[in-house]
Amino acid sequence: MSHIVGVRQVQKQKTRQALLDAALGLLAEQSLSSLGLREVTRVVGIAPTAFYRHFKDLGELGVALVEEALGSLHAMVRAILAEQAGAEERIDRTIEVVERHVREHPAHVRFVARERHGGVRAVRQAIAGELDRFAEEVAAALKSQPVSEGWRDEDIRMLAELYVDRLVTTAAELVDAGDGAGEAEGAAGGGEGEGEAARVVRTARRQLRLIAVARRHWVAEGGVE
Amino acid sequence: MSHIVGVRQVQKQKTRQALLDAALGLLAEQSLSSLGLREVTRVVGIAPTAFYRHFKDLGELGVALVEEALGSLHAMVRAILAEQAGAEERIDRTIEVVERHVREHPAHVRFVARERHGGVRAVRQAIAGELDRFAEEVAAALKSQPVSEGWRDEDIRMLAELYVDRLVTTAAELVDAGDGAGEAEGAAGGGEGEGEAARVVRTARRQLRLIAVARRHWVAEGGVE
DNA sequence: TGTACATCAGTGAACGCGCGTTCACTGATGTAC
DNA sequence: TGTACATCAGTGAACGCGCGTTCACTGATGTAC
Repeated sequence: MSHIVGVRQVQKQKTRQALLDAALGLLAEQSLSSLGLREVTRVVGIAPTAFYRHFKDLGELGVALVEEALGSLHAMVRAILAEQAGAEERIDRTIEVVERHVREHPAHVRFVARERHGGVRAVRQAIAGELDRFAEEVAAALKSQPVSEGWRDEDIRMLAELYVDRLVTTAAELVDAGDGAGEAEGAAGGGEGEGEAARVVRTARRQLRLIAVARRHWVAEGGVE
Repeated sequence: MSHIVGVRQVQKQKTRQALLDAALGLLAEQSLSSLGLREVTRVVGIAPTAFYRHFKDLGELGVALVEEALGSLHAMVRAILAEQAGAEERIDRTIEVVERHVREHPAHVRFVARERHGGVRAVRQAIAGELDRFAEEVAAALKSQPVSEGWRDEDIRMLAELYVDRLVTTAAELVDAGDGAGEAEGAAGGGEGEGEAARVVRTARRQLRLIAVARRHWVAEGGVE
Protein backbone atom coordinates (compact mmCIF):
# COMPACT_ATOMS: atom_id res chain seq x y z
CA MET A 1 0.00 0.00 0.00
CA SER A 2 1.65 3.16 -1.23
CA HIS A 3 0.14 5.44 1.40
CA ILE A 4 2.14 3.83 4.19
CA VAL A 5 5.07 6.12 4.85
CA GLY A 6 7.98 5.21 7.04
CA VAL A 7 9.79 7.23 9.69
CA ARG A 8 12.46 8.07 7.19
CA GLN A 9 10.04 9.58 4.68
CA VAL A 10 8.30 11.61 7.36
CA GLN A 11 11.59 12.98 8.63
CA LYS A 12 12.73 13.86 5.13
CA GLN A 13 9.47 15.72 4.50
CA LYS A 14 9.93 17.63 7.74
CA THR A 15 13.44 18.71 6.80
CA ARG A 16 12.24 19.74 3.36
CA GLN A 17 9.51 21.86 4.88
CA ALA A 18 12.03 23.36 7.33
CA LEU A 19 14.18 24.38 4.34
CA LEU A 20 11.19 26.02 2.66
CA ASP A 21 10.20 27.82 5.86
CA ALA A 22 13.74 29.01 6.53
CA ALA A 23 14.11 30.30 2.98
CA LEU A 24 10.77 32.09 3.11
CA GLY A 25 11.81 33.77 6.34
CA LEU A 26 15.13 34.92 4.92
CA LEU A 27 13.39 36.22 1.79
CA ALA A 28 11.64 38.88 3.83
CA GLU A 29 14.82 40.91 3.63
CA GLN A 30 16.37 39.91 0.31
CA SER A 31 15.50 38.41 -3.03
CA LEU A 32 15.91 34.82 -4.12
CA SER A 33 18.84 35.49 -6.43
CA SER A 34 20.95 36.71 -3.51
CA LEU A 35 19.86 34.01 -1.07
CA GLY A 36 22.62 31.57 -0.08
CA LEU A 37 22.33 27.81 0.24
CA ARG A 38 24.48 27.84 3.39
CA GLU A 39 22.36 30.63 4.81
CA VAL A 40 19.26 28.46 4.56
CA THR A 41 20.81 25.28 5.98
CA ARG A 42 22.33 27.27 8.84
CA VAL A 43 18.86 28.42 9.91
CA VAL A 44 17.50 24.89 9.68
CA GLY A 45 20.48 23.52 11.59
CA ILE A 46 21.70 20.94 9.08
CA ALA A 47 24.93 20.60 7.12
CA PRO A 48 25.05 22.58 3.84
CA THR A 49 25.48 19.38 1.87
CA ALA A 50 22.17 17.96 3.13
CA PHE A 51 20.45 20.60 1.00
CA TYR A 52 21.15 18.52 -2.09
CA ARG A 53 19.05 15.65 -0.74
CA HIS A 54 15.99 17.88 -1.28
CA PHE A 55 16.68 20.36 -4.07
CA LYS A 56 19.08 20.62 -7.00
CA ASP A 57 19.63 24.30 -6.25
CA LEU A 58 17.90 27.35 -4.84
CA GLY A 59 15.96 27.87 -8.06
CA GLU A 60 14.25 24.55 -7.55
CA LEU A 61 13.46 25.48 -3.96
CA GLY A 62 12.04 28.74 -5.29
CA VAL A 63 9.68 26.92 -7.62
CA ALA A 64 8.50 24.76 -4.70
CA LEU A 65 7.86 27.97 -2.76
CA VAL A 66 5.78 29.30 -5.64
CA GLU A 67 3.54 26.26 -5.47
CA GLU A 68 3.17 26.64 -1.74
CA ALA A 69 2.54 30.39 -1.90
CA LEU A 70 0.05 30.29 -4.73
CA GLY A 71 -1.68 27.29 -3.31
CA SER A 72 -2.80 29.46 -0.44
CA LEU A 73 -3.60 32.33 -2.80
CA HIS A 74 -5.67 29.94 -4.84
CA ALA A 75 -7.76 29.12 -1.80
CA MET A 76 -8.31 32.84 -1.31
CA VAL A 77 -9.53 33.36 -4.85
CA ARG A 78 -11.90 30.41 -4.61
CA ALA A 79 -13.39 31.83 -1.42
CA ILE A 80 -14.10 35.11 -3.19
CA LEU A 81 -15.62 33.47 -6.25
CA ALA A 82 -17.92 31.37 -4.07
CA GLU A 83 -19.68 34.53 -2.90
CA GLN A 84 -23.31 34.73 -3.93
CA ALA A 85 -23.95 38.24 -2.66
CA GLY A 86 -24.74 41.41 -4.59
CA ALA A 87 -22.04 43.59 -6.12
CA GLU A 88 -21.45 45.90 -3.16
CA GLU A 89 -21.40 43.11 -0.61
CA ARG A 90 -19.15 40.99 -2.80
CA ILE A 91 -16.65 43.84 -2.88
CA ASP A 92 -16.65 44.03 0.91
CA ARG A 93 -16.13 40.29 1.21
CA THR A 94 -13.33 40.38 -1.37
CA ILE A 95 -11.48 43.03 0.59
CA GLU A 96 -11.95 41.08 3.80
CA VAL A 97 -10.57 37.90 2.28
CA VAL A 98 -7.54 39.76 0.93
CA GLU A 99 -6.91 41.36 4.32
CA ARG A 100 -7.14 38.03 6.06
CA HIS A 101 -4.86 36.40 3.56
CA VAL A 102 -2.22 39.09 4.06
CA ARG A 103 -2.51 38.71 7.82
CA GLU A 104 -2.12 34.94 7.68
CA HIS A 105 0.47 34.59 4.90
CA PRO A 106 2.44 37.84 4.71
CA ALA A 107 5.66 36.09 3.70
CA HIS A 108 3.98 34.28 0.82
CA VAL A 109 2.50 37.51 -0.48
CA ARG A 110 5.81 39.29 -0.30
CA PHE A 111 7.60 36.40 -1.98
CA VAL A 112 5.21 36.38 -4.93
CA ALA A 113 5.32 40.15 -5.35
CA ARG A 114 9.11 40.17 -5.19
CA GLU A 115 9.84 37.22 -7.44
CA ARG A 116 7.09 37.85 -9.97
CA HIS A 117 9.56 40.05 -11.82
CA GLY A 118 12.65 38.81 -10.00
CA GLY A 119 16.00 37.56 -11.22
CA VAL A 120 15.32 33.80 -11.39
CA ARG A 121 13.72 32.78 -14.66
CA ALA A 122 12.26 29.43 -13.52
CA VAL A 123 10.53 31.11 -10.59
CA ARG A 124 9.20 33.96 -12.74
CA GLN A 125 7.73 31.44 -15.15
CA ALA A 126 6.21 29.34 -12.36
CA ILE A 127 4.49 32.44 -10.94
CA ALA A 128 3.29 33.58 -14.36
CA GLY A 129 1.85 30.14 -15.02
CA GLU A 130 -0.02 30.03 -11.72
CA LEU A 131 -1.40 33.55 -12.12
CA ASP A 132 -2.54 32.58 -15.59
CA ARG A 133 -4.45 29.64 -14.17
CA PHE A 134 -6.03 31.99 -11.63
CA ALA A 135 -7.16 34.37 -14.34
CA GLU A 136 -8.71 31.46 -16.20
CA GLU A 137 -10.56 30.35 -13.09
CA VAL A 138 -11.77 33.87 -12.39
CA ALA A 139 -12.88 34.26 -16.00
CA ALA A 140 -14.97 31.09 -15.76
CA ALA A 141 -16.65 32.39 -12.60
CA LEU A 142 -17.29 35.83 -14.11
CA LYS A 143 -18.84 34.28 -17.19
CA SER A 144 -21.54 32.63 -15.12
CA GLN A 145 -22.62 35.89 -13.53
CA PRO A 146 -25.74 37.60 -15.01
CA VAL A 147 -23.94 40.91 -15.53
CA SER A 148 -21.58 39.21 -18.00
CA GLU A 149 -24.36 38.35 -20.42
CA GLY A 150 -23.48 39.33 -23.95
CA TRP A 151 -19.76 39.73 -23.16
CA ARG A 152 -17.22 38.33 -25.56
CA ASP A 153 -14.87 35.71 -24.07
CA GLU A 154 -11.86 37.87 -24.74
CA ASP A 155 -13.37 40.76 -22.79
CA ILE A 156 -14.20 38.50 -19.85
CA ARG A 157 -10.63 37.28 -19.87
CA MET A 158 -9.36 40.85 -19.92
CA LEU A 159 -11.57 41.66 -16.95
CA ALA A 160 -10.37 38.58 -15.08
CA GLU A 161 -6.75 39.62 -15.59
CA LEU A 162 -7.55 43.07 -14.29
CA TYR A 163 -9.10 41.57 -11.15
CA VAL A 164 -6.24 39.15 -10.51
CA ASP A 165 -3.69 41.90 -10.95
CA ARG A 166 -5.62 44.19 -8.63
CA LEU A 167 -5.80 41.53 -5.92
CA VAL A 168 -2.12 40.67 -6.11
CA THR A 169 -1.12 44.34 -6.14
CA THR A 170 -3.41 45.20 -3.26
CA ALA A 171 -2.10 42.30 -1.20
CA ALA A 172 1.48 43.40 -1.87
CA GLU A 173 0.69 46.98 -0.88
CA LEU A 174 -0.94 45.79 2.32
CA VAL A 175 2.13 43.79 3.29
CA ASP A 176 4.34 46.82 2.69
CA ALA A 177 1.99 49.03 4.68
CA GLY A 178 2.10 46.55 7.55
CA ASP A 179 5.91 46.62 7.53
CA GLY A 180 6.17 50.38 7.75
CA ALA A 181 3.73 50.54 10.64
CA GLY A 182 5.95 49.12 13.35
CA GLU A 183 9.10 50.91 12.29
CA ALA A 184 8.41 54.53 11.43
CA GLU A 185 5.37 55.25 13.60
CA GLY A 186 4.75 58.95 13.71
CA ALA A 187 7.72 59.74 11.47
CA ALA A 188 7.44 62.84 9.32
CA GLY A 189 8.55 60.88 6.26
CA GLY A 190 5.51 59.25 4.78
CA GLY A 191 2.53 58.99 7.12
CA GLU A 192 2.87 55.22 7.44
CA GLY A 193 1.32 52.97 10.04
CA GLU A 194 -2.23 51.82 10.47
CA GLY A 195 -3.37 54.74 8.35
CA GLU A 196 -1.44 53.53 5.34
CA ALA A 197 -3.07 50.09 5.40
CA ALA A 198 -6.46 51.73 5.76
CA ARG A 199 -5.73 53.97 2.80
CA VAL A 200 -4.74 50.99 0.66
CA VAL A 201 -7.97 49.21 1.57
CA ARG A 202 -10.13 52.23 0.79
CA THR A 203 -8.43 52.74 -2.56
CA ALA A 204 -8.84 49.07 -3.43
CA ARG A 205 -12.52 49.24 -2.56
CA ARG A 206 -13.03 52.28 -4.77
CA GLN A 207 -11.23 50.61 -7.64
CA LEU A 208 -13.38 47.50 -7.36
CA ARG A 209 -16.45 49.75 -7.37
CA LEU A 210 -15.15 51.51 -10.46
CA ILE A 211 -14.76 48.20 -12.23
CA ALA A 212 -18.24 47.16 -11.14
CA VAL A 213 -19.66 50.36 -12.66
CA ALA A 214 -17.82 49.63 -15.89
CA ARG A 215 -19.17 46.07 -16.02
CA ARG A 216 -22.71 47.34 -15.85
CA HIS A 217 -22.22 49.67 -18.82
CA TRP A 218 -19.60 47.86 -20.89
CA VAL A 219 -21.62 46.01 -23.49
CA ALA A 220 -23.87 48.98 -24.20
CA GLU A 221 -20.97 51.07 -25.47
CA GLY A 222 -17.56 49.57 -24.83
CA GLY A 223 -18.31 46.25 -26.44
CA VAL A 224 -19.46 47.67 -29.74
CA GLU A 225 -16.91 46.96 -32.44
CA MET B 1 31.52 80.83 -13.21
CA SER B 2 30.22 77.57 -11.87
CA HIS B 3 29.08 76.22 -15.24
CA ILE B 4 32.63 75.87 -16.46
CA VAL B 5 33.59 72.24 -16.04
CA GLY B 6 37.10 70.92 -16.40
CA VAL B 7 38.40 67.84 -18.19
CA ARG B 8 38.53 66.02 -14.88
CA GLN B 9 34.85 66.63 -14.09
CA VAL B 10 33.77 65.55 -17.56
CA GLN B 11 35.79 62.34 -17.31
CA LYS B 12 34.40 61.55 -13.88
CA GLN B 13 30.87 62.04 -15.16
CA LYS B 14 31.60 59.71 -18.07
CA THR B 15 32.88 56.97 -15.77
CA ARG B 16 29.86 57.38 -13.50
CA GLN B 17 27.54 57.00 -16.46
CA ALA B 18 29.50 53.96 -17.63
CA LEU B 19 28.96 52.38 -14.19
CA LEU B 20 25.22 53.05 -14.41
CA ASP B 21 25.04 51.64 -17.94
CA ALA B 22 27.04 48.54 -17.05
CA ALA B 23 24.88 47.87 -13.98
CA LEU B 24 21.68 48.33 -15.96
CA GLY B 25 22.93 45.85 -18.53
CA LEU B 26 23.84 43.26 -15.93
CA LEU B 27 20.45 43.72 -14.24
CA ALA B 28 18.72 42.25 -17.28
CA GLU B 29 19.61 38.82 -15.91
CA GLN B 30 19.66 39.28 -12.15
CA SER B 31 18.37 41.54 -9.42
CA LEU B 32 20.17 44.36 -7.70
CA SER B 33 20.68 42.52 -4.43
CA SER B 34 22.78 39.87 -6.16
CA LEU B 35 24.74 42.27 -8.38
CA GLY B 36 28.45 42.48 -7.54
CA LEU B 37 30.57 45.60 -7.35
CA ARG B 38 33.45 43.84 -9.08
CA GLU B 39 31.11 42.59 -11.78
CA VAL B 40 30.15 46.16 -12.64
CA THR B 41 33.67 47.59 -12.62
CA ARG B 42 34.88 44.66 -14.73
CA VAL B 43 32.41 45.54 -17.48
CA VAL B 44 33.42 49.20 -17.34
CA GLY B 45 37.09 48.28 -17.38
CA ILE B 46 38.23 50.07 -14.22
CA ALA B 47 39.66 48.82 -10.94
CA PRO B 48 37.07 47.70 -8.36
CA THR B 49 38.28 50.33 -5.94
CA ALA B 50 37.46 53.14 -8.35
CA PHE B 51 33.79 52.37 -7.75
CA TYR B 52 33.98 54.15 -4.39
CA ARG B 53 34.87 57.44 -6.09
CA HIS B 54 31.29 57.48 -7.42
CA PHE B 55 29.01 55.54 -5.06
CA LYS B 56 29.10 54.46 -1.43
CA ASP B 57 27.70 51.05 -2.41
CA LEU B 58 25.44 49.35 -4.95
CA GLY B 59 22.34 50.55 -3.16
CA GLU B 60 23.34 54.12 -3.87
CA LEU B 61 23.95 53.25 -7.52
CA GLY B 62 20.50 51.66 -7.54
CA VAL B 63 18.86 54.84 -6.33
CA ALA B 64 20.67 56.78 -9.07
CA LEU B 65 19.31 54.24 -11.59
CA VAL B 66 15.80 54.84 -10.27
CA GLU B 67 16.14 58.53 -10.99
CA GLU B 68 17.41 57.83 -14.47
CA ALA B 69 14.78 55.19 -15.22
CA LEU B 70 11.82 57.16 -13.91
CA GLY B 71 13.06 60.36 -15.46
CA SER B 72 12.41 58.80 -18.84
CA LEU B 73 9.11 57.32 -17.63
CA HIS B 74 8.13 60.75 -16.44
CA ALA B 75 8.63 62.11 -19.92
CA MET B 76 6.38 59.35 -21.21
CA VAL B 77 3.59 60.19 -18.80
CA ARG B 78 3.80 63.88 -19.64
CA ALA B 79 3.50 63.08 -23.33
CA ILE B 80 0.32 61.14 -22.69
CA LEU B 81 -1.21 63.78 -20.47
CA ALA B 82 -0.53 66.45 -23.07
CA GLU B 83 -2.94 64.73 -25.46
CA GLN B 84 -6.01 66.81 -26.31
CA ALA B 85 -7.85 64.16 -28.27
CA GLY B 86 -11.09 62.36 -27.46
CA ALA B 87 -11.24 59.30 -25.23
CA GLU B 88 -10.74 56.64 -27.90
CA GLU B 89 -7.92 58.45 -29.63
CA ARG B 90 -6.25 59.21 -26.33
CA ILE B 91 -6.24 55.49 -25.55
CA ASP B 92 -4.55 54.75 -28.87
CA ARG B 93 -1.93 57.41 -28.28
CA THR B 94 -1.32 56.14 -24.74
CA ILE B 95 -0.68 52.64 -26.01
CA GLU B 96 1.64 53.95 -28.68
CA VAL B 97 3.66 55.97 -26.22
CA VAL B 98 4.00 52.96 -23.92
CA GLU B 99 5.10 50.77 -26.83
CA ARG B 100 7.67 53.31 -27.92
CA HIS B 101 8.96 53.70 -24.38
CA VAL B 102 9.41 49.96 -24.02
CA ARG B 103 11.21 49.82 -27.37
CA GLU B 104 13.56 52.66 -26.44
CA HIS B 105 14.17 51.91 -22.77
CA PRO B 106 13.56 48.20 -22.20
CA ALA B 107 16.25 47.93 -19.52
CA HIS B 108 14.79 50.82 -17.53
CA VAL B 109 11.34 49.27 -17.60
CA ARG B 110 12.63 45.91 -16.49
CA PHE B 111 14.70 47.49 -13.74
CA VAL B 112 11.72 49.35 -12.28
CA ALA B 113 9.42 46.31 -12.47
CA ARG B 114 12.05 44.10 -10.82
CA GLU B 115 13.18 46.43 -8.07
CA ARG B 116 9.76 47.90 -7.27
CA HIS B 117 9.29 45.01 -4.86
CA GLY B 118 12.95 43.95 -4.80
CA GLY B 119 15.35 43.25 -1.98
CA VAL B 120 16.96 46.68 -1.53
CA ARG B 121 14.93 48.94 0.72
CA ALA B 122 16.40 52.27 -0.40
CA VAL B 123 15.64 51.45 -4.02
CA ARG B 124 12.11 50.28 -3.26
CA GLN B 125 11.44 53.52 -1.45
CA ALA B 126 12.90 55.62 -4.24
CA ILE B 127 10.64 53.89 -6.78
CA ALA B 128 7.58 54.19 -4.55
CA GLY B 129 8.27 57.90 -4.11
CA GLU B 130 8.63 58.52 -7.84
CA LEU B 131 5.49 56.55 -8.72
CA ASP B 132 3.65 58.54 -6.08
CA ARG B 133 4.71 61.76 -7.74
CA PHE B 134 3.50 60.35 -11.06
CA ALA B 135 0.13 59.53 -9.62
CA GLU B 136 -0.13 63.06 -8.25
CA GLU B 137 0.72 64.50 -11.65
CA VAL B 138 -1.78 62.25 -13.39
CA ALA B 139 -4.43 63.16 -10.85
CA ALA B 140 -3.91 66.86 -11.53
CA ALA B 141 -4.29 66.25 -15.27
CA LEU B 142 -7.39 64.11 -14.85
CA LYS B 143 -8.99 66.73 -12.65
CA SER B 144 -8.89 69.29 -15.43
CA GLN B 145 -10.73 67.02 -17.87
CA PRO B 146 -14.49 67.66 -18.33
CA VAL B 147 -15.43 64.05 -17.57
CA SER B 148 -14.05 64.49 -14.05
CA GLU B 149 -16.57 67.16 -13.12
CA GLY B 150 -18.19 66.43 -9.79
CA TRP B 151 -15.55 63.86 -8.80
CA ARG B 152 -14.17 63.90 -5.29
CA ASP B 153 -10.41 64.44 -5.06
CA GLU B 154 -9.93 61.08 -3.41
CA ASP B 155 -11.68 59.33 -6.26
CA ILE B 156 -9.57 61.13 -8.84
CA ARG B 157 -6.48 60.08 -6.94
CA MET B 158 -7.70 56.47 -6.89
CA LEU B 159 -8.25 56.61 -10.64
CA ALA B 160 -4.80 58.10 -11.19
CA GLU B 161 -3.19 55.28 -9.21
CA LEU B 162 -5.09 52.75 -11.28
CA TYR B 163 -3.80 54.35 -14.48
CA VAL B 164 -0.19 54.55 -13.30
CA ASP B 165 -0.25 50.95 -12.15
CA ARG B 166 -1.78 49.83 -15.45
CA LEU B 167 0.91 51.65 -17.44
CA VAL B 168 3.79 50.26 -15.41
CA THR B 169 2.35 46.75 -15.51
CA THR B 170 1.67 46.88 -19.24
CA ALA B 171 5.18 48.14 -19.92
CA ALA B 172 6.66 45.32 -17.83
CA GLU B 173 4.54 42.73 -19.64
CA LEU B 174 5.63 44.11 -22.98
CA VAL B 175 9.30 43.81 -22.07
CA ASP B 176 8.77 40.20 -21.00
CA ALA B 177 6.85 39.45 -24.18
CA GLY B 178 9.70 40.91 -26.22
CA ASP B 179 12.22 38.68 -24.43
CA GLY B 180 10.35 35.47 -25.07
CA ALA B 181 9.97 36.24 -28.75
CA GLY B 182 13.55 35.66 -29.82
CA GLU B 183 14.11 32.55 -27.74
CA ALA B 184 11.13 30.22 -27.91
CA GLU B 185 9.73 31.05 -31.32
CA GLY B 186 7.25 28.41 -32.34
CA ALA B 187 7.73 26.42 -29.14
CA ALA B 188 4.74 24.44 -27.93
CA GLY B 189 5.18 25.78 -24.41
CA GLY B 190 3.46 29.14 -24.28
CA GLY B 191 2.69 30.68 -27.66
CA GLU B 192 5.21 33.48 -27.20
CA GLY B 193 6.69 35.77 -29.79
CA GLU B 194 5.15 38.69 -31.62
CA GLY B 195 1.72 37.33 -30.81
CA GLU B 196 2.31 37.68 -27.09
CA ALA B 197 3.21 41.35 -27.36
CA ALA B 198 0.15 41.93 -29.54
CA ARG B 199 -2.04 40.18 -26.99
CA VAL B 200 -0.67 42.37 -24.19
CA VAL B 201 -1.39 45.49 -26.21
CA ARG B 202 -4.95 44.42 -27.03
CA THR B 203 -5.66 43.58 -23.41
CA ALA B 204 -4.25 46.90 -22.24
CA ARG B 205 -6.41 48.73 -24.78
CA ARG B 206 -9.55 46.93 -23.59
CA GLN B 207 -8.73 47.70 -19.99
CA LEU B 208 -8.27 51.39 -20.73
CA ARG B 209 -11.62 51.35 -22.53
CA LEU B 210 -13.20 49.68 -19.54
CA ILE B 211 -11.87 52.41 -17.28
CA ALA B 212 -13.11 55.07 -19.70
CA VAL B 213 -16.62 53.56 -19.57
CA ALA B 214 -16.47 53.60 -15.78
CA ARG B 215 -15.42 57.25 -15.72
CA ARG B 216 -18.46 58.25 -17.75
CA HIS B 217 -20.85 56.57 -15.33
CA TRP B 218 -19.05 56.87 -12.01
CA VAL B 219 -20.56 59.93 -10.42
CA ALA B 220 -24.11 58.94 -11.37
CA GLU B 221 -23.96 55.80 -9.26
CA GLY B 222 -20.50 54.93 -7.96
CA GLY B 223 -19.85 58.28 -6.40
CA VAL B 224 -23.00 58.32 -4.29
CA GLU B 225 -22.14 57.85 -0.67
C1' DT C 1 53.66 82.36 -19.88
C1' DG C 2 56.05 79.60 -16.24
C1' DT C 3 56.60 77.43 -11.89
C1' DA C 4 55.38 75.14 -7.56
C1' DC C 5 51.95 72.98 -5.06
C1' DA C 6 47.17 70.85 -4.29
C1' DT C 7 43.61 67.95 -5.72
C1' DC C 8 41.65 63.66 -6.66
C1' DA C 9 40.08 59.81 -10.25
C1' DG C 10 41.85 55.69 -10.87
C1' DT C 11 45.53 51.80 -9.50
C1' DG C 12 47.00 47.35 -7.73
C1' DA C 13 48.37 44.48 -3.97
C1' DA C 14 46.61 42.43 -0.07
C1' DC C 15 43.26 40.83 3.45
C1' DG C 16 39.94 37.81 5.48
C1' DC C 17 35.56 35.66 4.50
C1' DG C 18 31.70 32.98 3.07
C1' DC C 19 30.34 30.82 -0.86
C1' DG C 20 28.79 26.32 -3.76
C1' DT C 21 30.18 21.86 -4.62
C1' DT C 22 32.90 17.21 -4.24
C1' DC C 23 33.59 13.29 -1.70
C1' DA C 24 33.90 9.37 1.25
C1' DC C 25 31.57 8.52 5.49
C1' DT C 26 28.03 7.10 9.23
C1' DG C 27 24.34 5.09 11.25
C1' DA C 28 19.38 4.80 11.60
C1' DT C 29 15.61 2.97 8.85
C1' DG C 30 13.80 -0.38 5.60
C1' DT C 31 13.50 -5.00 3.50
C1' DA C 32 14.10 -9.92 2.35
C1' DC C 33 14.14 -14.30 4.09
C1' DT D 1 11.00 -12.87 16.01
C1' DG D 2 15.83 -12.67 14.33
C1' DT D 3 19.49 -11.93 11.13
C1' DA D 4 21.97 -10.08 7.18
C1' DC D 5 22.10 -6.78 3.78
C1' DA D 6 20.47 -2.42 1.23
C1' DT D 7 19.08 2.18 1.30
C1' DC D 8 19.78 6.87 1.90
C1' DA D 9 19.25 11.46 4.89
C1' DG D 10 22.49 13.84 6.95
C1' DT D 11 27.86 14.62 8.12
C1' DG D 12 32.21 17.06 7.99
C1' DA D 13 36.56 18.00 5.84
C1' DA D 14 38.37 20.03 1.97
C1' DC D 15 38.69 22.65 -2.42
C1' DG D 16 39.15 26.66 -5.23
C1' DC D 17 36.97 31.08 -6.08
C1' DG D 18 35.22 35.65 -6.22
C1' DC D 19 33.69 38.81 -3.12
C1' DG D 20 33.88 43.80 -0.61
C1' DT D 21 36.97 46.73 1.50
C1' DT D 22 41.67 48.82 3.18
C1' DC D 23 45.59 51.17 1.95
C1' DA D 24 49.43 53.66 0.14
C1' DC D 25 50.31 54.97 -4.49
C1' DT D 26 50.47 57.54 -9.18
C1' DG D 27 50.10 60.94 -12.36
C1' DA D 28 47.09 63.98 -14.94
C1' DT D 29 44.34 68.08 -14.03
C1' DG D 30 43.54 72.33 -11.53
C1' DT D 31 45.03 76.57 -9.11
C1' DA D 32 47.77 80.37 -7.07
C1' DC D 33 51.14 83.57 -7.85
